[in-house]
Amino acid sequence: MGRPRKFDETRALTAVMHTFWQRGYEATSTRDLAESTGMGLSSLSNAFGDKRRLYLRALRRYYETNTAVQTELLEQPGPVKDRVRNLMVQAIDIDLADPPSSGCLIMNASMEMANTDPEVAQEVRRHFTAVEQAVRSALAEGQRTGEITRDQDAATLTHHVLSSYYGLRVLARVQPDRTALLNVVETLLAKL
Amino acid sequence: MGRPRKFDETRALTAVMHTFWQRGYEATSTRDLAESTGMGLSSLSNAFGDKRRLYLRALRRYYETNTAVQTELLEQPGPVKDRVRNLMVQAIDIDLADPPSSGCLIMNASMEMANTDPEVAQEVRRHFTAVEQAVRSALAEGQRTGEITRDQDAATLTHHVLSSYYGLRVLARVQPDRTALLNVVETLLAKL
DNA sequence: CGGATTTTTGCGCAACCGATCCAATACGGT
DNA sequence: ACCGTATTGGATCGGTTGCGCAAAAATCCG
Repeated sequence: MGRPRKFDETRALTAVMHTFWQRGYEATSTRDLAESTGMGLSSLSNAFGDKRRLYLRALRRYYETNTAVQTELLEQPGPVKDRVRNLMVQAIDIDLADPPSSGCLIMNASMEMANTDPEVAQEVRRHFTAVEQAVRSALAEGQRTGEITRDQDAATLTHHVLSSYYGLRVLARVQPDRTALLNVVETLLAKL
Repeated sequence: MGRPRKFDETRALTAVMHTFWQRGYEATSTRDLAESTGMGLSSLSNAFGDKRRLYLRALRRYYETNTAVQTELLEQPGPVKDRVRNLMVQAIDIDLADPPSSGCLIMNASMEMANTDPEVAQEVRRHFTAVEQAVRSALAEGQRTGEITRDQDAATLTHHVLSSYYGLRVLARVQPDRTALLNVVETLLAKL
């Protein structure tokens, strides 16, 4: 059955994810990936394929971990507005962390690659639709209980929340003003 | 006075801007820039400096043209909500154009470079603060005339609009659904 | 017309890129 | 113990990268 692997597959993928996350796709060399995983070049390509395939695996890994955290926050019990607040505050915490993070890997990927690489675009969409569905079902639940306004239907309200959410993360990259960002969250919630 | 230049400086910078816009910084080679401008490699570096300096000039060029269009839209006469709508609809038109555009160069730059290159970060901030100031003075004017709600102060309202605006452009890259995006705009305006 | 100055042109360099090849290695099965 | 098999480390491939050098070309000035 061959020589046993010296590395843990998910651990390696996590390292790869963080490297791509921090530097982006083009700025990351295969040697960077070898160094961050502690693996050799041939072990990497033997286990996961070429650089692009490795990037797709990293995006999938992000989806399975970080995206999952976001959707789970929206599925918690309790007031819907609290869940949305938790989602956005958690994003602020990540984006303003010290040492400074690189925002959201999927947003970075959508800017750098999604318009040129269809497979990346598909992987990016996987994340966006997952978050969208979680937001929508949370808002719909809030509308049933009367906590959320019924001025607009759930779909429209969802897009409204999503635009504020992703825009918040754009602003966080440029103006790391925590109180201002928290203000955005409360302003949004007050109008739901 | 030396040999006369064969190229138009702003025309060359515009070509450089479009190339960086389309492919991003890392994925653009100096040869790509030479081809898109019709200039030689040494002419480029002689006139503008190295690749990174050229990128900064391209960002500045974007600021002077595309950013200016956005701020001017907000300084037009007439109802403030119409101006904000024009701003956002114009962004939707750009992001959903055919052939598909690459969104907003400054947003791309902020994702790819702003967290590693301080000079790029500064150039990016120049754009964001210009748009922010234009939005703020428009909203403040609307609050004076009573067109815009006074539930929140102008600064808070500005950040709210900005987050929706930039989030809209993120969504536009992933889900090019024009009616959904227009819905976001109207939902936002209805709550101002 | 010739010297000074600036741009253009063409070529080349050292470094790096992604990807692959190959021998050495470490296991399970027989 | 031996063989098949999968992984490992290291070397290396052709190609591309950003950048620079030197000579030619085109203008102005005296």
